[in-house]
Amino acid sequence: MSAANMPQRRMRADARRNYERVLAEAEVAFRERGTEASLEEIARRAGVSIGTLYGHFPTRQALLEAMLHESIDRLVATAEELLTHPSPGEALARWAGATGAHMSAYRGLASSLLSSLKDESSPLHRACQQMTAAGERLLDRARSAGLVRAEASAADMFALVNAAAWVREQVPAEQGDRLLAFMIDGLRPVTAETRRPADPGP
Amino acid sequence: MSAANMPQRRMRADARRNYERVLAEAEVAFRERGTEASLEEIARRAGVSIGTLYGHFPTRQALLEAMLHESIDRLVATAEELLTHPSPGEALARWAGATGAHMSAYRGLASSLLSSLKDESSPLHRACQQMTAAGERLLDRARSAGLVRAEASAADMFALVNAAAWVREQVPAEQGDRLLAFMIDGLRPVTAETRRPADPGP
DNA sequence: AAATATATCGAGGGGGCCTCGACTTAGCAA
DNA sequence: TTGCTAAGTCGAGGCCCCCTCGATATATTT
Repeated sequence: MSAANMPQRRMRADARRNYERVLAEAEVAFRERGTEASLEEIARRAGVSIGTLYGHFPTRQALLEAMLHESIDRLVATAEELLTHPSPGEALARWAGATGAHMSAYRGLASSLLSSLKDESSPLHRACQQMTAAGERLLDRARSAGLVRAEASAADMFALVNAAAWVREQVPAEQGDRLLAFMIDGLRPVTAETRRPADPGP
Repeated sequence: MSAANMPQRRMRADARRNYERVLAEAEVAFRERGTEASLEEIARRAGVSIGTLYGHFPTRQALLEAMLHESIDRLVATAEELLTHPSPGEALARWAGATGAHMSAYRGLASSLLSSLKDESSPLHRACQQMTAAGERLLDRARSAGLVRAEASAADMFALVNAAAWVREQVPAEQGDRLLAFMIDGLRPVTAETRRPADPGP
């Protein structure tokens, strides 16, 4: 991860100031109103014209990406640390919980992220890949410990965490926690005595 | 269910015709563009003014509800039939599959439905309740067979199916199926040998 | 201080949501 | 048939949003 996102060549002082202001207001707006918050309002609150906002962030996703950058780095670092946790299962669940909680702080984010995983042109694509990769190592460790079935991929894990975050957006927190736990449990191998409820019919 | 939705007192012929036209175009538009499709375009395609559309369907949700009515009745009937299926587990999975598949035919529908479950003023509320109730009987039967853990409620089941439908909207069908299966598997009781991966940390 | 690359600005074209008063017409009754 | 009137239809207009682009301003460099 090179510093490929902050300005290549130093920005003019006023530009830098405006960039930061917009970013700060975006964080507030996205948190309060979700990822569909009005960009015109963000510009207004930042005391900047709509044209200036677009000058710095050509698309909504670019703005989102810039806003999430730090926190995603932090999540990836957390995953790294959890690799040394004594219980592979708990490490996995902890990471899923932390990730889901972060995502569901911004209504609509899970949706943007999941769809960016397979869209290489999206500014969010890198972020998704990093998160998937971070999850993969935890997942593999849990699988080695016999806690995860063979056919569950890192992409599956990412999708499940996104789904959990999505569901959390519209359900009481307590239920949201329970549902995430169910989903992670669903990754367990199937044993002889606890047969799967069934295969979906044709 | 009573015929509580079709006109109380007979509609005028032209009104009836327009009502049907709008409904037909809405079905197409929602299927192609998702539940956020433009109402003005639906009116245009139906050859009706925007005012007329609003006359018949005061809100987007009312239009959605009218459009979904039949198919939801069909789903509920399917659940009824599945109650006599020899395998409670397979019955549950089949119903989840059918429901999820239907929902994911309209991008954004899962979102509308899940949020209508707890919003009594929504025109979709009744539909959600019916579906939850239908699922509950199948869930209880599976639980009696030891296939579902005690703490999983019908609302949980409904939320999971919605989450699966949501995920299916943005992921290859094959992966979508797998993820739904994982989620339903996550409802199984936890056995001694297959410990849950873990509890989410604080 | 002048030159110039950088930034900012905001009107304007395109769309969507929804309302409401003016207008039409289906269907009934005389 | 012919009116009459309740029921239905229309669409301009107010408000908001997205995004672009030429005109304008200013930070930095020489």
